[in-house]
Amino acid sequence: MSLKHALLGILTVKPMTGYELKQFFDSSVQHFWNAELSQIYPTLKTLEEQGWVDKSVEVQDSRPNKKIYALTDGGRDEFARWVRQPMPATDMRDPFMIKVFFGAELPIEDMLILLRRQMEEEQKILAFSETVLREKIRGGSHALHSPRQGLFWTLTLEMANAYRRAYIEWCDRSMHLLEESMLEGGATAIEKRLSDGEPELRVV
Amino acid sequence: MSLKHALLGILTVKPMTGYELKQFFDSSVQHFWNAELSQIYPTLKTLEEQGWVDKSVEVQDSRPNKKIYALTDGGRDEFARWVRQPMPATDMRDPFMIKVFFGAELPIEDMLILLRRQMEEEQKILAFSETVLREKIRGGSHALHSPRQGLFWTLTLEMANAYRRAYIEWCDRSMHLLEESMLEGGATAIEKRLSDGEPELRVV
DNA sequence: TTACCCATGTAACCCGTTACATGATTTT
DNA sequence: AAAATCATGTAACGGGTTACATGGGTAA
Repeated sequence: MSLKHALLGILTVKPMTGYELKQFFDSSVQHFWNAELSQIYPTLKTLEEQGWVDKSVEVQDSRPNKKIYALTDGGRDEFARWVRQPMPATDMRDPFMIKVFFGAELPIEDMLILLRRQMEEEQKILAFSETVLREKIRGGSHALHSPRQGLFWTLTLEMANAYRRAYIEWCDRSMHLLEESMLEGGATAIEKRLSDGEPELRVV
Repeated sequence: MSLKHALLGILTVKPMTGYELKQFFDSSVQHFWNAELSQIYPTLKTLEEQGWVDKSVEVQDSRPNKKIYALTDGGRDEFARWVRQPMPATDMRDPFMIKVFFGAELPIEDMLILLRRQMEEEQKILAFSETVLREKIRGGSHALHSPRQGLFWTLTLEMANAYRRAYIEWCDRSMHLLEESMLEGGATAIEKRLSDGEPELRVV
């Protein structure tokens, strides 16, 4: 479970309530991670049981009491241990690729429509992070507690954007290839070009 | 659940047992999807209950009987419907990015080690699909039942590779940036360059 | 003789989302 | 008057992985 460690990580910034942790997620890492309150609250409880966070209660009237969670030394150690530990590469899991894989089951025109739609979805998301999110970082949001952290935040944003860009380019290229295959009346020529090692196919 | 539809898709090729479906996964789509037998068997049962597949039994001695599943007309329709239906863009969910996001919590040297390891993991996977998988497609594996299908298979492979390449490039670039920040003694200059819109940052 | 292939499954558990429940305060 | 914010949670369900259970046949 990475959520545990994501929470520990956020708590290195400062002690927070579950509600505030959710806000932190939404305002800073939502481009590569997300969590619902219904998942955060129980996780905080297990974190407390493991001794990685301490809970203190701030009494409120006319509202549920605030439960503020702070990292313990053990929690800080656990996070440091986890961060350093290498992990296997994330494997891709994209249901859209199932549709593409069985693309031969439908007319090329329909496949082109699918690809265009998917590309537009990706473009919307990319446009969002190119503008709104970048501004947030540049403006130095509350989530930042040091300039160095801003650099790492930017790197994660860059990764998300690199992914979207690769996706969009792939959609574009696939659409062109399919259009060509309609004109040429067969997939053989394209297949040959793809597997013969065009520049795009080299290992970086 | 996309597994249901992935199974329906595979069964368009020919009727198969659960065991054979697993082999199909392993030999053709494992670069973007996977499924365990313990998940496939119950799913086949629900598929049968929904009337999307028909089961026939091939009796065997000294081995559990084979249960061969074949698409019904309803199943074929359902798959065709599902394929055409647009879907929201998959959101990225990468625990490694949590580590990067909190990279300021550890010495830059340690972060560089992490990035290098992660890059090497990605390179291994990329090298694998650049060789083994490509050969499989070129050689026309048993999973292929038409040349056109080979084209779409290739496209999914290209997507997976594009993703890995983007990841590797990002690791490389991030490492360079961090090294620079060590020399310059501060992250400000780099941050400025990142957010001022270098060529790499344009929307494609 | 060790290990992998064939061939079926069940059970427990983990992670995550959606829906449900409560209810005052503030903004539009 | 309606909607969003603050603040806590529980319950049900969906999807996936790991472990467990069985057991003959075949290749290293």
